[in-house]
Amino acid sequence: MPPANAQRQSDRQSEILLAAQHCFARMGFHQTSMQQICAEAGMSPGNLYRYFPSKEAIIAGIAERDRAEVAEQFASADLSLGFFNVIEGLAQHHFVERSDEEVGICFEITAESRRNPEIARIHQAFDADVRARLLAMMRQAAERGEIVRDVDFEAVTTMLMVIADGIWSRRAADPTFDPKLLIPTLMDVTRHLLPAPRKGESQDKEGSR
Amino acid sequence: MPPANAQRQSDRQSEILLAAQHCFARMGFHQTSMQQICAEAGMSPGNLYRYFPSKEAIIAGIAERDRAEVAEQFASADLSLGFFNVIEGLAQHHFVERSDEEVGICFEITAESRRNPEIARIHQAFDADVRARLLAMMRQAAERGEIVRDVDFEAVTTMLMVIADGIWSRRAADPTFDPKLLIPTLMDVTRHLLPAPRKGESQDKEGSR
DNA sequence: TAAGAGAGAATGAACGTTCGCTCTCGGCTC
DNA sequence: GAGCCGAGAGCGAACGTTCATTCTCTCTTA
Repeated sequence: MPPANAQRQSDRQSEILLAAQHCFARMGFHQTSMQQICAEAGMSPGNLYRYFPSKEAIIAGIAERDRAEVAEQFASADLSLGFFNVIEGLAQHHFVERSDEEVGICFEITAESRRNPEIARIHQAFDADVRARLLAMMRQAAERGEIVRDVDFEAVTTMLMVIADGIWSRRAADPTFDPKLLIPTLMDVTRHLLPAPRKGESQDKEGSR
Repeated sequence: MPPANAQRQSDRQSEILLAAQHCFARMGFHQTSMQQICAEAGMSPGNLYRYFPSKEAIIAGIAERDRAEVAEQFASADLSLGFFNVIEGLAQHHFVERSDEEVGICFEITAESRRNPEIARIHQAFDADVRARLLAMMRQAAERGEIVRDVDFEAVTTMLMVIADGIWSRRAADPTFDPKLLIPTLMDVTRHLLPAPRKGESQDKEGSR
């Protein structure tokens, strides 16, 4: 197995995934035909099937690739900038800067995960990963004294993830929605849910009602 | 045109919508075949097409019916119970008590609205309606002195609707999610975004950062 | 020249929709 | 009341299309 060939194989696969993403984001998985993906990728069906065994495998490939991407970005977050700055940076990046196409494809993956067990597996693994990283970030911030300790971090994490889902969903379905305008409110809510400890106190305040 | 026939026609249509809803919530619009809807409705294709001219018309019928239902429930909310009680009641009803199937079908409608202009029209009209009602409720509550006046009600409404989207989306795609546990956090956030005026003051406080 | 890369017509299943038929009944004629 | 009629309700096979996938053939290149 020559490495040059493996590289070429992988490049072609990436090209196909990109072409498929364009189509899927526009029309959804089940309204995109293989012919359309072939046209977008500039490739015949016969050849495309040399790189992916089925349409489902392409969908799974996209889901897996996105999952890896987001996990990587999350992992590279630098907590020394301060917890709230990191959160705001992540929000800015994932809610505002991501293209409509990226948002669309994520939405489609979520929809598909409702009925395709393979996609559901990938989607839920991704979700659990994000949740764990968020929770860990909060606990570290509490250790550093940035936020109070006695908050129900699980509940706050759930709320933040729900808001993230909501922003995603609304970006996908509401053309009038501008996520930029929501960031201040989001940060206000986050700071309310995760209050800073009062100075010079050993913490004992209630965090959520 | 005898009214008995019109009634019968309308009943059959409702039956078909119900059967279709079961199928769609399970498999999504484009993975449900007309044959499956026929089987669920206990009816032949030929007969079903006497009540709906196309598959798309069934989808639109479901969207329209749900929109009417929710609008009605919203309209019957009794503000004299107090703003936060009404909000909590609506949250309880729409986020906790609604069945998985209802949640699933709403999610599918949202997904379909991304590519089907007719569904998009219905979905966006529904959305604008809910938003307007929520906004009106807040303004009334401010008039009554339940919450401060000088808050960016538009921004708060957007945030509440985003959270609603998120809860919906998560219920649809995350089997481990329990919306009941999130209601306290939701109400905490709502009360934070819409603070009560301080007693005996004519209000002049900043509402969102 | 052999093997991988690519093309595109062919295949067979599945789909949304249509069509021609039967059955059921309420009203009409005798 | 018996027999007939027409229209609406319902059936299910059939149609034409589209789709994912496969097959066979041709290029390219090392």
